[in-house]
Amino acid sequence: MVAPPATRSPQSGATRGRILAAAERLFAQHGFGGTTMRDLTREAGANLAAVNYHFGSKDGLLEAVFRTCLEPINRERMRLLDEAEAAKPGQALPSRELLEMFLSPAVRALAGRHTGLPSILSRLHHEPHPSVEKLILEVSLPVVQRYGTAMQRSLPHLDAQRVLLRGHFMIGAMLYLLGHGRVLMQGMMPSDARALDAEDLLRELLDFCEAGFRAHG
Amino acid sequence: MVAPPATRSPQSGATRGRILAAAERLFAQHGFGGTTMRDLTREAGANLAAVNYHFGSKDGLLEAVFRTCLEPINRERMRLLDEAEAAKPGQALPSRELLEMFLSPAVRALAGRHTGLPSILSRLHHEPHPSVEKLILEVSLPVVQRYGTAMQRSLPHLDAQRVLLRGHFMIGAMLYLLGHGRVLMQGMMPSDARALDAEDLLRELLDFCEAGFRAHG
DNA sequence: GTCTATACTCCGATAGAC
DNA sequence: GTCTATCGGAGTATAGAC
Repeated sequence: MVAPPATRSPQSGATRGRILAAAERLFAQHGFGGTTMRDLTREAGANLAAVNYHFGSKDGLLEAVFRTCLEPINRERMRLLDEAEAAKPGQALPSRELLEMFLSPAVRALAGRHTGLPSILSRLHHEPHPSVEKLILEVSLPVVQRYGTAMQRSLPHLDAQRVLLRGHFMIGAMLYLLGHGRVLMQGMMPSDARALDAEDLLRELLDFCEAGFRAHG
Repeated sequence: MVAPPATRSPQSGATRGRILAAAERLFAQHGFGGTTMRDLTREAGANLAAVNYHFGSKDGLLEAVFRTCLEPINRERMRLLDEAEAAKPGQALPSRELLEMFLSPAVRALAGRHTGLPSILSRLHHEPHPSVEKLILEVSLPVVQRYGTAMQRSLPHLDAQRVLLRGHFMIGAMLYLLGHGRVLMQGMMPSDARALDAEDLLRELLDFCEAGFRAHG
């Protein structure tokens, strides 16, 4: 499959964009398996075969949706770390700050325009889909490694393996918050509980993970 | 559908059992969507229609597999809490002890005979499948509420909402460890890292979550 | 009550006309 | 780039054999 050029052409890329938007919405709402290409293309105002033309397959569409979800978040994580390290060259950054830089771009996506993306992010991280596994490693490994290095400098008493382990506990907690765990939790909340927005959830998650990372193992 | 009785009958329950075992293995290995009923029944040495007869549908089979996975774990959690509360009636139990009673039955399942079950547990918690959502609430809500009450008595400075929130962070970390996160993590480990068994992982998870719960919010 | 053979509907994928 | 037609394979339903 050749990606259509971004330049002029009859309805240049419009169909592709509409399919992507519809997929983002429907995958988040009904899951990947629960969304049929017939429903999806009807919603996008496109022909059934258009998905295969633009994305190669239904899996290819999933990959494209996942990329548009994860890549901006990881770019922002890299940018924040670049800035912070440039501001204090050679110094170890506080673990709280590192955690906030890593977590905030994802958690704040809960409040953004594409509220379905966090749910997709969460689901795909738990699906042993072979192509998605490769994709996650490709997109996230550099970010995880850079934050891992920074975190180890911040908490030098922890060995590298333990930093990675705790990083994954943090990622698990984050993903569950972004995805279905949030829904399940709401079903368990006392009815008089105060509603929590994305900033509240971020602060709570930071408190939990910062303490977890600081634990003396 | 009426569940076949456990008593005598030609090949009493044998087919049902073989299907359940095959599903447990294949769902964990290829995921739910990646497992076809034709492959599954071939592996189980049963006819294609046997799944529908014994479980009503593929979803019904998933629900049965999920139950055989989660219910023993939750029974064990309840038993441990019953015992601990009976041993020290009226007293608040240490948060570390509560966390260990909640987490150990699930994490130790990693080392058990049915090593596919943890992965299924993890995946289903992130799938917005409507019938699974009901199922999780039905099976887990009593456990979550009892541990939540006990945890609040153990950490009285935390309000109920915060206990529930941190409980879900813990569950997210646990599920990610049980499921695909473990696989992804291994792909990121330095090659000279020491191999971690289930007991190691449990201890690490406990250290992280105990500190997270104790954080002063 | 258990299990099988088989038919049915709908899905994702593709070839080829436009 | 888009559409129609069609294919193989998926899950499902049921009639009937044992």
